[in-house]
Amino acid sequence: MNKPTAAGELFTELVLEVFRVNGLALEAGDQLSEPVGLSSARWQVLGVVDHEPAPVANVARIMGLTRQSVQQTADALERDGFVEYLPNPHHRRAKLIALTPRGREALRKVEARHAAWANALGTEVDLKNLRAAVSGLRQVRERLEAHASASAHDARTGGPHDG
Amino acid sequence: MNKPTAAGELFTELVLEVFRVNGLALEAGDQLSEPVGLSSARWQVLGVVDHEPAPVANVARIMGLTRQSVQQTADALERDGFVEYLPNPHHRRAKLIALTPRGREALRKVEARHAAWANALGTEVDLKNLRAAVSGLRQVRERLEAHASASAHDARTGGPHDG
DNA sequence: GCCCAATTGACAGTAACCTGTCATGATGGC
DNA sequence: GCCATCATGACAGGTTACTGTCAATTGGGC
Repeated sequence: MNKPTAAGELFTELVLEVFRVNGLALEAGDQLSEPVGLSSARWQVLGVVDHEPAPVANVARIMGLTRQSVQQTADALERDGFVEYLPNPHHRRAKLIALTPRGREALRKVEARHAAWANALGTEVDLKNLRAAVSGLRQVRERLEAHASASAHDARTGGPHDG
Repeated sequence: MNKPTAAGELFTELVLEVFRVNGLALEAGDQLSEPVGLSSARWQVLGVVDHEPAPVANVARIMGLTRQSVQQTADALERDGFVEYLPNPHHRRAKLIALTPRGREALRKVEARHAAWANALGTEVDLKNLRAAVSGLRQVRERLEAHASASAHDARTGGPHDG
């Protein structure tokens, strides 16, 4: 029959809450980065190559996105002068994404604005609740990841259906 | 100076965890709805008009999206025969999105699959942790919403900056 | 050294969101 | 009733993600 149980409904409620917070956080990220000419996506790429220059595919793996998405963002960042492609001594084709002075300055400004934002929000939420939310979410993520890889395995092997 | 505090870092960590869970939940939603020819976005629209037929702008408000996004999804759903546009007795231009028999059947199947999924996941996470995560997230969302509307107000009035 | 598989960047196309703009339709002040 | 205003659908265009495909490059097996 597959009627929702109490735990199932609570789980669904958590997911809906995650959707809302996700949207609000993205919006906040865009507002934090907009004044320096960035966006959430661009900011994240700059953050990855801040530590050390890296090729597109490398950045994509770190961010959990496809090469193609990161390529598009990186090309846009190059057009706007935030990054430049440096020759890669280890790979002729896979050029390195590197921050320009302008990119580094923009990143520093966004990080300062982000810190101020997170600090302000952090003080407005009870620390105990914050910790509980983080550890609860972590547990949920682990279960979701397990389910996702199980589904992927089923898809490969023709495993369990629920048709 | 704007250096991250402990609470600020914890808050940032929560947001990153939310991003990951959001991605996994969307992926799961697509997998739940894909077998009947739907996607997360389409499923959500069907869910709204299941209760009663409604015009595009109405659905958009309920979902927290723009009219234009919902219009695109609804047009696609109509092309694929999941919904039809009914004349609206109260408004000549704003036709009503209504489920077709095919749409209703697809929605029922997705809902059954969703319930099975949520029930299974719900039993795998400690109930106490689940509740803590939901209430913690709710509190965070409220603070984010307050900040967001404050920023919007600042933008309108030329209020506080932090440059 | 040579070939095959994997990796990489490039390019085309799609999905789902967004903003901006416009004409049509509804609504309330007068 | 008339007109300004607002709501609505439609259309154009942009962002950020995706999949699929291709040639160039790299690197391992032989």
